[in-house]
Amino acid sequence: MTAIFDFLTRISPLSDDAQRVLLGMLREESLGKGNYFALAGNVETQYGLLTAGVMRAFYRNADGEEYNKTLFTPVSFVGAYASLVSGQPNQIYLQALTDCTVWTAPYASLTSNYDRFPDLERLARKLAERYYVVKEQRELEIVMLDAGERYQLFQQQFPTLEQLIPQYHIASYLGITPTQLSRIRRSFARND
Amino acid sequence: MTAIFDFLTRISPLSDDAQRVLLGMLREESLGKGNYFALAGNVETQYGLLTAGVMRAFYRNADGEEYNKTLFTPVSFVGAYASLVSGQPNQIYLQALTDCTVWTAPYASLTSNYDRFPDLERLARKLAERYYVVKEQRELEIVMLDAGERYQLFQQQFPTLEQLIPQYHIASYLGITPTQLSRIRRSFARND
DNA sequence: TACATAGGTTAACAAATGCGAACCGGGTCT
DNA sequence: AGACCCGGTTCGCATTTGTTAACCTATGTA
Repeated sequence: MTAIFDFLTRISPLSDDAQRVLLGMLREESLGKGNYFALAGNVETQYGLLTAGVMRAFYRNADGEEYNKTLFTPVSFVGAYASLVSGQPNQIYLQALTDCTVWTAPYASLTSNYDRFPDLERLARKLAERYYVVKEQRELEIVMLDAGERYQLFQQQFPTLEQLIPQYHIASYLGITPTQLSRIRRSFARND
Repeated sequence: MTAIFDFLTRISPLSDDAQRVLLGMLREESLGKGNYFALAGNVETQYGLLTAGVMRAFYRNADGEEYNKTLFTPVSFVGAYASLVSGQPNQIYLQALTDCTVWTAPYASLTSNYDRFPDLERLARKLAERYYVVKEQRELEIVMLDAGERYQLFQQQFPTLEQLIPQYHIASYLGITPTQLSRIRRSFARND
């Protein structure tokens, strides 16, 4: 719980009043391994803060092919962010890869307090800006790095995850097949 | 000029006061074809609104390989956005592909008015959220679509650009070589 | 114990794309 | 006209990655 406000106020300071209001919105939820926090097709209304476990955000196309857009470890915002801010139907599935704890709140409760608490809207602004910066960085990595380099970057960014989740989820995060990831791992095992 | 405020207030309404302040910051600039609006390495301070011409945002790695991250047509925000909001050194070049008109302002002048004008900060929030949504969409397109599909999408999104800028800029935007784009164009010319 | 299942690796082949070089047509400059 | 140059196309070949299928191991279950 304090971890959440540590996480938030490190992004942007919040008045005690704003913190109280925010606290009033949040509800603790357990999300069992394999269960979904958001589904494609819906207009999502809930956002959350992951405090324990691992989740993935993934896209699935008409042929059923999946792409793991993001992997989440605590403390992270989780939610169908694009759908929440745009009001458009959600395209992204959010799924627990291990048993998870998520503090959730209705997104509308957040936005409806922007007028009363400018510091809350400031937090939302800074958060959106950070989201953008992270996405831009990810775009550059996808386009400019080859799969082996992306794999090494993944290992740096998520040192614990490689043992925690199946290889095929990592492969999907890297934008390659499990076959190709296996080849990459073998080539590194030989040379390093 | 009115086009700018049309563009802005369509994103989020602005009070007359806020519009006046914003207007006071903006300065019209001509940017000749080939010239740069932002360079990698600097911490950028200026943002801009493109009102005429075509620009590109591109990344260049250590080997000199380039990737056209974004193509801009009027009216668009242009600026080293990630650098501006994060304060980190800029990674992205911004270059005029045709003669351009850009209305520029110091980013700090904008942020320093957020306290006085919450509607300005709201605009900034909504803008950041939109930026994120667009970037997420682009990420999905890059990962889930093959180069031919991305080319068709480009044609839909920028119906005029194919005649206006060289093919190799389009290829770079699509993440492929001019050679491959040429093959794709030929294959479409045969079958459609 | 025997069986089934899931995840990971490997092999053989196919498809997509990059790379280097050649070629070509339309401008432009002298 | 002649000599460039730039951008686009094309060719042949190499590389990367996907696809399909087989196989192996660990784990769970009847």
